[in-house]
Amino acid sequence: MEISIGELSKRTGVLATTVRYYEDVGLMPAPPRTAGGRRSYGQAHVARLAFIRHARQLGFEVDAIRELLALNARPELPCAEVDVIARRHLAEVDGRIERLTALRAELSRMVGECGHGRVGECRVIEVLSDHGECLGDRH
Amino acid sequence: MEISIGELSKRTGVLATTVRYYEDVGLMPAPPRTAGGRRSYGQAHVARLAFIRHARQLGFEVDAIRELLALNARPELPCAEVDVIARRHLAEVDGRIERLTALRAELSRMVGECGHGRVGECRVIEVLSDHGECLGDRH
DNA sequence: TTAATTCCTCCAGCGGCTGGAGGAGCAAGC
DNA sequence: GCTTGCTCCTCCAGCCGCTGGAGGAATTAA
Repeated sequence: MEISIGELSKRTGVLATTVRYYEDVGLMPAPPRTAGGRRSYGQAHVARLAFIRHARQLGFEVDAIRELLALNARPELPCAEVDVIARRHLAEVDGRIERLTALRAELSRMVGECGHGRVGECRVIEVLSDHGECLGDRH
Repeated sequence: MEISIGELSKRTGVLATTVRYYEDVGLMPAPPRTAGGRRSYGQAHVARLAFIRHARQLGFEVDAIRELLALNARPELPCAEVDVIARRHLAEVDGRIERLTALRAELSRMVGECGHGRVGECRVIEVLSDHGECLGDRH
């Protein structure tokens, strides 16, 4: 099975430019080339790229993915480290949700108080002008 | 009241480098300079920068803030446009929370299924390798 | 053979800053 | 008046994770 970068792109849903970028940053290995100098991929590349794509979709950073790929290549190791990376990311996502939820409450209150009059009396503008108007000071 | 960029930074909590950046991108006006060529700010600058900072903390994009600032300068206009910008942003935040929450569920399931054995049998790695393992296909 | 398509490399740009280099201004102490 | 140390100046590069364009070479289809 010898696949062009375009075909690899089609099978994984990752843009060809992005595949080359992954090669640059060391997520994908430099594949063999055809006589004409074009990248030629095999089944292992498809699997690896699918792994990367999925991890990215789940929000893992490139550095974390590099670690996960390294661990994936050593199936005999205990998976404690995998667990650490995933839990760290989960905590990070939790934090993001929390911050966004607090922010959403503030925004929603602001919008709800807008009396649809003139800008000069608009609560949205007032709240933005004065941080003291906010419920939470976390942001 | 004549204030240096450092003092402005202290009063608003915005880094001096960031203030200069805001000037570059047109959020802050170019202030008058001292004889020695240093930026000199007044009360209006402090208020404007506080407004910008607060809007950024609430997640508004720089483009949206530019619009909000322009509207703020025209208090006689109806505030419908302010409302549109704020509601648009609220919807955007809602979308982000929704996506993150779905992602969190997937991550949490993954982590929960990890049997703390070897990498070769780790569910986290398996799920990452095979998108079919996921509950939602939204990501 | 020619035309269309795909691929190549290199480089720049997105957003929203942040930091460093290398230099000049300025306030306070001696 | 001079030095020391701080702040400020401009310019430029880098962060993350891509994305797209220019200009050219290779491949494929008609």
